[in-house]
Amino acid sequence: MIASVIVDVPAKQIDRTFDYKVPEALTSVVQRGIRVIVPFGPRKIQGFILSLKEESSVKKLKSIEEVVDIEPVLNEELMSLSEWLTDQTLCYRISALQVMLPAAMKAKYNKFFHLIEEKQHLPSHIKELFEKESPLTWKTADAHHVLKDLQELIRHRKVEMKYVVKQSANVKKARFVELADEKLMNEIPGNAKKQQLVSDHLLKNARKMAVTDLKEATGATSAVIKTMIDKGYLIESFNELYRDPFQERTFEKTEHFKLTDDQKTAIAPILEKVNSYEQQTFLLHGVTGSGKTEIYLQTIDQVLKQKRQAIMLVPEISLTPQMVQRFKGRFGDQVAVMHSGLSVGEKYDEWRKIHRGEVNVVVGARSAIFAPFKKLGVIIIDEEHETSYKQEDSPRYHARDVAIERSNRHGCPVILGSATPSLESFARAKKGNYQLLELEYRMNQQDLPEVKIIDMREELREGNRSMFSRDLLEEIEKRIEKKEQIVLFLNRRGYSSFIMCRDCGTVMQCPHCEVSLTYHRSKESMKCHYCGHEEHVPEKCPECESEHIRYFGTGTQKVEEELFKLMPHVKTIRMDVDTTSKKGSHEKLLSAFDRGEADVLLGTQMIAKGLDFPNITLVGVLSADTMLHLPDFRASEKTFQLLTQVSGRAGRHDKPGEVIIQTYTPEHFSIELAKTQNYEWFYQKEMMMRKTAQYPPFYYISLITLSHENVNKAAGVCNEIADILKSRLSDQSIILGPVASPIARIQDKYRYQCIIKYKHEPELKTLLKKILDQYSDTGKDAVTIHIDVQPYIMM
DNA sequence: AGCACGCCGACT
DNA sequence: GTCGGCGTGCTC
Repeated sequence: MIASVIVDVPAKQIDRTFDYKVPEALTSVVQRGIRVIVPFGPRKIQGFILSLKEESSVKKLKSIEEVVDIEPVLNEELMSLSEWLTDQTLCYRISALQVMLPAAMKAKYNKFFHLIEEKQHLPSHIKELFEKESPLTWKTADAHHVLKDLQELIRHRKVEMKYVVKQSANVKKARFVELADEKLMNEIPGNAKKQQLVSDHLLKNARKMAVTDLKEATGATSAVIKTMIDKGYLIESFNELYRDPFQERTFEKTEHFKLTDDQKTAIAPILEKVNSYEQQTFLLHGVTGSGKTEIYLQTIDQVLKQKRQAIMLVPEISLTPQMVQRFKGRFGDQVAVMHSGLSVGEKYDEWRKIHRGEVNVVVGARSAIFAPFKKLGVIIIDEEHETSYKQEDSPRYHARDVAIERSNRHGCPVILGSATPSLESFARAKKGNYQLLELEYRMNQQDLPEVKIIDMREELREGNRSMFSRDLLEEIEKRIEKKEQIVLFLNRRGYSSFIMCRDCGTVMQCPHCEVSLTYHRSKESMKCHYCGHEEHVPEKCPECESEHIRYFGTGTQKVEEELFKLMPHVKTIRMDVDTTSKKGSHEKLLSAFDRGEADVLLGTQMIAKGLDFPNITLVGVLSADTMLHLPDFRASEKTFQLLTQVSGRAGRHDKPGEVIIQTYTPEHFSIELAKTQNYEWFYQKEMMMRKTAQYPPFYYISLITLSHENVNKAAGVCNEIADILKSRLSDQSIILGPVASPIARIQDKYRYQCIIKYKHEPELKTLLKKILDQYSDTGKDAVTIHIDVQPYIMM
């Protein structure tokens, strides 16, 4: 028997199957979708079996070393989905397979040095190392700078190097005890108080318990438990333990809400498709507070009744405890949660629950779209316009596309939900590709908050140079008096704090990238967000040696400071990357705010969604237009979405809410229309702009990026590619470039790009594949090429 | 991606 | 005459 294997090497020349003999002993275990360890050149690496056959055209075959799995980690559907993904995103097959598994399952490779003969003459320093550690790890050898010497010894056959594939995923095990027999309990001596206690506890609660929990509950020591095991009262066992990230919390069981007429009308066609096992993509358009979540929950409920499963995607940042609470509350332990806040091990555990069929619902961020369910009944993507659904590195997939592809395979509906749908989706819904479902009313009949737009230029003219308008300050003061709460939103992206010299105008730049360095208060350092370069804050301008250097930009820290200066009595909680990097701190800050420990919640993107506190009656957006000027054709769309989203935070309950938006361009339509939250108008207007500018949804876009240390080389190759494209594509397609990338240099590599805009180009994918093939050399002086079919970020 | 093989300049 | 630089090509 011969197995065709895709090995764990993401490189152009390796992106195909390699054949291996299957040893007799493994013939009954091997099958498509299991992972194996195979010899590859001088080393051993992991691979996926793609198919089995009897013959191979290759003469000298090596044998599979061992199997990693007993059962396929990827089922048939996911195996074939990986093929589709490879094809769609032009990635390596191994990357497509790998992305479907939790990070913990990715193989790690270790190198070890072994002594060939124990007693032999070795240089004394090497001998010492081997005496301490044998086999010697690569890491230790490297740390002691003896790799060179070892290389020499390998040549003389005194030492050999072995490769070991390490599976990082480890199952957490724990010691459990179980009551042997109830009758035996009477034999426990009357003076053995602790033993009595233990047996009582087990009888009353679960008969089987983890020893650690049991000890804590009863106060028994290990000695007590050991005696009981020895006497046969208890049976000891070692069981797998799931790391449950939510075990500390209890979830109150919640029931269905009664749907409003509006919701009933919307859910009916969805349930119809669920019941008939048919694919259909729905776009559920409803303003914040219109009750989309309840529709999701009731659809999932229906799916569960049919013994099928559901995937619910939410953007990373809105995967808040509140969100999880709603799902766990309704569906209890049938829910697995997958998001980046979990440790690698926790994610692995959640994945295994899905793989084993122990749960039927997964709530998670982008990658949860690959949850290994066997019978999907619905896929839901909440906040479908969110850009985080697009993965920015290979495989560059969009979760929405994967969702639709999977739903076709399973025969189930997809629900895309949003208050501000992406233009692409809304256009498709208008065309009838998706079915549009509208929720027009807020559930509690609450009016949308009143939105006031403040022209900051006017403030400046009136002599107010601070970042707070007089109106905003006044309103803040009012809320404080009424003991109500305030959210201040700062859009930091593209407007981060940088340092500029007031004398010569020099801005601190990253020495390796064409971006300015960001000032980090907490470490008093300057950091590059692209390559991680970090340096101390200079005391003098590096150019003119002037001491008049100044911090520019409006970081959250700076806002906090200024607010404190203006209103020292206001208590503020700041949420940004600095304050929420520790696990669980996000949650802590939010609950502190909920308890009323602060008046103002100040933050970036991450506070824009999902938080739902009854006492918030004022939302302030400090600078609405910071993202409007980014080199991105979606800038207006993103601004409108963000403002609408943020405004939705105010007055969700019985108290009326107010929103203040500060801007330097109040006349811009995406800011004007955010005032009335009129999506339809915004859509019309923006569609006109897109049509004139020839952007999606009127045109598709593909982006090719070339990078190289030498500017001319990068530009030259980009030019060559542009020429190929121009000669091979139809006249209706537009090729922009080559032009320098918006970020012209990253990690000392110059970047050039070429944008293809097209409406219908059936051969494009084949052509791009060819270009990728032709230009993805790995040689020393080779350019690096990236192709993103349907990019979200054009940089 | 690794890694071995293999062909030309500065050393014993 | 050898050691070692890193260009080239292979991995079932």
